[in-house]
This record gives sequence, structure tokens and C-alpha cells, in this order.
Amino acid sequence: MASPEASSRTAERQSSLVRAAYGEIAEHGFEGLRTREVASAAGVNVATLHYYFPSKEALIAAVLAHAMQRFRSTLNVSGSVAEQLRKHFDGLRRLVRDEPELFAVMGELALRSARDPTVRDLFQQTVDVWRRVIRGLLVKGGKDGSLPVPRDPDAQASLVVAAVMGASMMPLGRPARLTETFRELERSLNLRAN
Amino acid sequence: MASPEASSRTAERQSSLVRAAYGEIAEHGFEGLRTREVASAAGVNVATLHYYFPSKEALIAAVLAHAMQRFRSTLNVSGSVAEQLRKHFDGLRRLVRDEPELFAVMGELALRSARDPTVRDLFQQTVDVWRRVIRGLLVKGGKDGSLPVPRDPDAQASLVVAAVMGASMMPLGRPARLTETFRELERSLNLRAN
Amino acid sequence: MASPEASSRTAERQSSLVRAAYGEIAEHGFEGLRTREVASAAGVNVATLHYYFPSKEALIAAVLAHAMQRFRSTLNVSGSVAEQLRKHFDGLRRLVRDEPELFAVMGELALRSARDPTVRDLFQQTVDVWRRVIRGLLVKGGKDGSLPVPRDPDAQASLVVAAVMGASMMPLGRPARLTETFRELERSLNLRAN
Amino acid sequence: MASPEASSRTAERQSSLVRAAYGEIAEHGFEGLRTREVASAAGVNVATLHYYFPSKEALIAAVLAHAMQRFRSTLNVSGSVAEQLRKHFDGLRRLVRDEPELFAVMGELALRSARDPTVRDLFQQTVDVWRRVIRGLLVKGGKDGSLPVPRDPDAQASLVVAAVMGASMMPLGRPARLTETFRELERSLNLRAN
DNA sequence: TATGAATGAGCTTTCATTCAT
DNA sequence: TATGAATGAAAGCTCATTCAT
Repeated sequence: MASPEASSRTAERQSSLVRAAYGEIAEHGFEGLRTREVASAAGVNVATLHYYFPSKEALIAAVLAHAMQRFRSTLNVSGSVAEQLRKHFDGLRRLVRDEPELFAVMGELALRSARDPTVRDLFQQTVDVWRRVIRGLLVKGGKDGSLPVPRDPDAQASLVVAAVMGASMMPLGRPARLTETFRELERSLNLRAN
Repeated sequence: MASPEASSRTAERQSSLVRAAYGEIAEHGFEGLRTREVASAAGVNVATLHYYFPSKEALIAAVLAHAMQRFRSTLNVSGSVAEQLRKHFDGLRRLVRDEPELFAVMGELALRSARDPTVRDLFQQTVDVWRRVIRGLLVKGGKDGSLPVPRDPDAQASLVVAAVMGASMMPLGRPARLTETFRELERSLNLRAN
Repeated sequence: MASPEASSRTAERQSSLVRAAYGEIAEHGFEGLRTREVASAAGVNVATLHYYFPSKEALIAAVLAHAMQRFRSTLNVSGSVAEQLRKHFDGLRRLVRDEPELFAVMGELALRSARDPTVRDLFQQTVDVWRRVIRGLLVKGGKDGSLPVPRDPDAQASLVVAAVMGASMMPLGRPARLTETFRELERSLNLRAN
Repeated sequence: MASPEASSRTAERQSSLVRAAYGEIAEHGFEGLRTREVASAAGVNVATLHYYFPSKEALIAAVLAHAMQRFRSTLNVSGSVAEQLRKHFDGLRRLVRDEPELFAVMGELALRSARDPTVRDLFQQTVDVWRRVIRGLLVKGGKDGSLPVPRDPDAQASLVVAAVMGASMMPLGRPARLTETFRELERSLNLRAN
């Protein structure tokens, strides 16, 4: 009975609920998140949702973990330093294009992190990892000569993080804004010729 | 008597309710905004709130207008071009320090603008004005020689806007992050020597 | 200060409020009766309404008295017996045409009389007087030969009362229904040739 | 299991709520109809009421349908024409005795029909059917000789409808009034010897 | 494992009434 | 005498959660 299939059934259901919640949050924000809608989007009854997640908070925690893991996947790149940075931005651009919900959800999580310790812990940790990765690349690029020696790598990394978050998680107007923001960011890091 | 004080009494109450709502949104987000809490924070009964604002939405609209006007006040600066930009950043820094709720509220409004046309209109308009002001300064600074000639003033302005929004409206970790982000932004615009 | 003018001022205000309430009840029923609307229809503030009537119930009581008095005015007619009955019906017809609100309000009061002892007392009393008047005329007409001798004057009077109330206080479809109901009622009482 | 019982469970609950609302309206009028009271009279929570009826209006619509259907059941009688009319009146008398709430509710609906299009449509339609049935019987009775040939069958039917509504849906004083009104009505239609 | 049914707690909004002026 | 402002009490409705099956 407690076969691996059984537990993977559970995992599948949970995952389907998390994805449904993910979509609902992207569309309606936490403000408009309704367990009934999530369940119905996942094709099950509300009671079933509570069978897999004891509470709405628990579901949100799972969405949080899902989003964070999804985002961290952008951080794993290989190649020379400059290449890694370029790939990182390319990965972000692609993610914004292919999975805009992720950034909507991350925006919601960012604001929620100010109020909810559970969210804060995981969210801040992810942002910290992200910043550290960027900082590391900038320093390394300075050492191996592929990038200018950074005067203040911490500040530079913070600027990158802030700019990407501002541009991708908040609606800034026309989509072109996002494109040009990324471009300018790359220019300011000497990742682009023009 | 229908003295000017009479009408300002109403304005005062409305303003006090808006400020209370402002604080509540900053603290709990739209998600946790409760008319009863707003009223109680303003020291009145819920029914009194509805005496001044026909609905919760109307109250939110007033908060929106208040926040936008508050933010736009940072845009009015004088002096040489470089000075104006520096003053603009100084003003933002001061505002973040003295009135952090404004940025919390603006973050909430930013996310809400994706769903609520009323919010979108006013919010996007404010962001647009902001970007255009920055763009104008960059171009002007390039012409009068106080700043480098911008290769792509639109993109540069977008980056500034995105970075400031990301840094000020989202919790990025320690407060130091915000300081260094601003510093680096100024450096990247050649507003700082070091 | 306590001059007759003062008290007639009061009486005027009260009367204007009662007439406003009268109209509101006719239009929206007791279900939709709002003191604010009454006051506003009378051109005064709600608080003023409460200055003249201690409570909504008191206002309703005044409306009740007004309506009953208004209706009783139909009962005072002179002439021969058959003429008196004919005039009574003519008076009702005219009243229905010129002041339909009265019947709307009386319908509301009729239903309310089932629940509200204050209304019941006055309303039933009025209906009783009315029935007795009709009964008296039928008996008298039988005696002086102007009408057939009634077999059961009580029942006949009850039928008249019920029919008039049903026809005038309840919406029965096209207005023609009311006309033909009155006509048939007169026929059944031998007040009409055809 | 999706057995027929399952759906009748829902129907039963709905019916029990409708009956509770029915009673509440009879007792307190639409004016005093409270969903909480209805729910509590049906032995359930208010939220349960809203589980079965999306809104108070929907509940009222169901009460309307119930009352109309209940009333129309009086119209289905068989036998000779005079007999049918007599049976119709007997049925009404019985209904008034056994289910007085129906007439209280119908009175409320009659008044509401002046304001609420939904009520008006169904209510007027029922009254029209009723009048047409009576008219038809009067005409048929005239033809087959069991009743006098009606001079004005429309007016006669209207009088019957008005009288029955006035007598049964409005409180006219002592219950005896209703009895004698019915008796007199039958006499006027030659359905009674004396 | 899954669900229809049920509910407690709470939300926004309304309204008759009061009170200071 | 009249009002703008304020409020307590409730109303209709919603929602996360529970429970019997």
C-alpha cells in the first residue's frame, strides 16, 4: 500500500495543486487567492485540497518552495565568467518570456516576505544566494581580466538584483521597458559592445 | 456656519482615514486591509469611515491618489542638471528613510496595477512621468557637458526606474542593500567621483 | 414663543414629513422605507425628522392616521340611499384615480396590521366603520324600497369591502380590471340598470 | 453514490429552506425577512442557506414559485360547471383554513409585484390564469344552463378575483368575515339556493 | 482517497438613532 | 429649530476549514 506509486500519486496531486495555486496567484495576487478556485483549477474538490495541504498557509509555503526552486534554476550556468553572466541574463529573459507567472508570483512573495516570516526566510535566502553568485562572477571576472575590476562588487551585485526585480516583478509599462532595462544592465557591466 | 474650517474638517477626517489606510496597507498589504482596522486606527467607528468614503474601493482610490502625489513631490527639484539628479536621489533616500510606508504602499499598488484598471491608469502615468523626467535630465546633462552623452537615454532611464523600484519597494534584505544600490546607481550615472 | 404660529409651523413640518413618508411607502413599500429618503423628500435632514418624530414607528403611526383619515373622507356623502352608495363608489373611483398612493399605502398597512397592534387597531376600526356604513345603507335602501331587501346585509357589506380592497389595494393586472370590478359590484347591488 | 436519493437530499434541504422562508414571510412580511432567521428555522447555519441559494433574492424566487404552484393546485377541479365552481370555492376555503400562511405570503407577493419585475411576471400570470378559468366556467355554465347567462363575464370574473384576494390576503377583522364573504360571493353567482 | 455538505468567524455595508453645535 | 457628524447593531454574503460518508 505504501508503495512508491502511492507516494508519487500524492506528489503528483500536490504538484498539480501547487501549479494551480501558482497560476491563481499570478492572476489574482494573494489578495484574490481562493482555495476553492485553486481546487477547481486543479480539477478537484476543495476538501481534497485540504487533504493534501492542511491549510492555505501550507499550500502557499509549497508554492513558495516551488517558485524559489524554479528561480534558482537560472543560476546554474557554466562557461567563462562573462559568458556565465550573459547566460544568466539570457536565462532570465527567457524565463520572463516563457513563464511570466513566475515573476508575478515572485513579486507577490517579495511583498509578502515583509509580513510573513516563513516567506521571508526562504525568499531572502534565495535573493542572497542570487546576489552572491553575481558578486562572485563580477569579482572573478575582474581577476581573470574578462571584466573590469569592480570597485564595489557588493553594490554592483545589489544594483543588478534590484534592477532585475524591479523590471521583472513589477509592471513598468510597455514590455519594451523590460527589454531595454536588461540591455542597459548588460552595458553597464561591460557585457555588451555597443 | 459654512466656514472654510467646516470643509477642512471633512478634509481632515478624510485625510486621517487615508493615512490610517495607508499605514494598514503598508503593514498588512491589500490582502490584510480591513475597513474596521482602518477606522479603528483613525479612532472612529466603521460606519464613520463609510460616511466619508462610500466604499472600500473609494478609500483605496484616495490612498492611491495620496501615494502618487506624495511620490511625485520628489520630482520637483531645481539647480544644474547633475544637481537635479543628485537631489532627486537624495529626496528618494530621505523619503525611504522617513516614510518607508510610502514604498510599501507603492509596491502593493504596483502589483495591484496589474489587475485593477483604476490603479493602473494613475500608477503607470506616475511611473511614466518619472521616467521621462529622468530621461530628460540625462539628455540635457549630455548636451551641457555635465554628464556623459547618453548612448540610449530611454534604456538608461528605464534602468534607473527599475532599480529604484526594485530597491525601495521590495524587501531585499538588510537596509544596507538599499544604500549601496543607490550609491552604485549614482556611480553608473557619473554622479559620484569614487 | 409658544404662539399658535410656532405650533402650526411644527404641524406643517410634521405634515410635510408625513406626506413624504406616504409617498415613499407608496413607491417602495414598508420594506423599502428609509428615514433618510423621507427626510430628503421633505427637504430636510434626517436629524430633523427625528426632531419631529421620535422614531420611525412614530412616523409610521402618523402616516397611518393620515391615510385612515384620508380614506374615511369617502364615507361622508349625502342624498337618497341609492345615491349615497353610488356616490360612495364614485368617490372611491375618483380617489383611486387621483391619489393612487393612498391605496398602495393602505395595502401596505393592511398587511402590516397583521403584525403591528398599533396599526391593527386603527386600521380594523376604519374597515369596520366602512363596513357598517355600507351595511346601514343596504338595510335602509331595502326599507325605503330604493334597493332590494338584503337577505344577508352583513355578508353583502363584507363582500363589498373585500372586493374594493382586493381591487384597489392590490395590483391585479391592467387598470381596466379595476374599472370592471367596480362596475360589476354596482350591478350586483342593483345600482346600475345594465 | 450519485443515487436519486442524493439529488433528493438537495431538493429536500431546498424545500425545507423554502418552507422556512415561507413561514417567516407569513409571520414577519418581506420587511422582516432575515436570512439568519430562515436558516435557523430550518435548523441550519446561514452559510448553509447560501450553499443552497446563492442569494436572498434567489430564495425569494423559490418561495414565489412554491406559493404560485401551491395556489394553482386549487384550480384543477372536475365535474359539472356549477360543481367545479363550488369545488373551487371549497378548495379555497379549505386552503385558507389549513394553510393560512399561503395567503399571507400571497398578499406580500401581491404588493411586491408592484415593484419587483420577477415577482410581477409570475404573480400576474397566475392571477390571469385564475381569472380566465373562472371566466370560462361562467360562460360555459351560461351555455349549458346550469348558471345564468353572464352579461359581462370578464367583469364578473374580475369581481370574484378581487373579492377572494381582498378577503383572503388581507386581514378584514374577525374570521367570520371571510366565511360570509365567500358565502355571499357564491350567492351572487347563483351557486347557492338561499 | 475523495467529496458534498455544513459551519464559525468574519467581511463590507446599511440604517435608525444620537449628539454637539 | 436644524444639521453634520458619528455610532451600535445588524444584515447579506464569503471563505477556510471540517466531517460523515
